[in-house]
Amino acid sequence: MSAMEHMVFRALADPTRREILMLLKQSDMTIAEVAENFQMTRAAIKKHLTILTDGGLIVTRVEGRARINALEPQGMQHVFDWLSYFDTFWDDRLSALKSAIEEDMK
Amino acid sequence: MSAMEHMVFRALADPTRREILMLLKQSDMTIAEVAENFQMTRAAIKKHLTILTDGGLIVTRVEGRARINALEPQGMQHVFDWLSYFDTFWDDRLSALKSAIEEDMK
DNA sequence: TTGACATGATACCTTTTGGTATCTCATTTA
DNA sequence: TAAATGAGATACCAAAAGGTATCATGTCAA
Repeated sequence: MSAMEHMVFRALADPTRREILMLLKQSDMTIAEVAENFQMTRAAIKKHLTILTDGGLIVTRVEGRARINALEPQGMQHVFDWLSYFDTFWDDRLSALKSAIEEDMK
Repeated sequence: MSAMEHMVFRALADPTRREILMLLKQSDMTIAEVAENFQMTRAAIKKHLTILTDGGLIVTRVEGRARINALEPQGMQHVFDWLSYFDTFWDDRLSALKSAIEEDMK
């Protein structure tokens, strides 16, 4: 049970953080821009962004005094790795995908 | 943001609960059997099992005085539903899966 | 340089969470 | 029936989580 695994599941546990990820999928944003979408202080949003960063789900780049937050494309890897243990039980979606790929390869 | 979505992500947030799921993948178990695998009281395990049930990840069937816990095959559906919003960021996972399948088919 | 602005950091508070201890209930089985 | 066993329920506690308020820091622009 890796530390990263723990951090990413923790990061996904909060509804606000999942919503932030959805927002960042649309476009990269500064903290202030993210905060505009919620009824809480910028400081609270900053905490959520830190946890998302710790979980490897987002990355931040600096442009002058702005810190721009963006999705980390590989961030979900630990989630997928863990979920893959349950392929035979739960992974209907991936199973379907797998079938489709096998079909493609014929 | 559905309630079930919240419950399932909450259920997955704890390392003990994720480990319980791994155990139950091997075989169905009573609470006492699950508890044997951890350094905590049966009551604590019971709480985790309740949260897993609330998240729709496991189901319990009664046999006499025993309550047998088992994985709920459809349990991860809400997780996959949510993750599907990030399809465009999934390329890596897809590639890995494709490689694995190709390996399998050799 | 000075003021405005975007962010970072810390202290503090309240609620939730993970855990134990303990008691009760239901079901076996001697 | 009596005793042992498996599990549920509740009260309680410490730690973690989510939030606010406040102050400090770095950067832009006049």
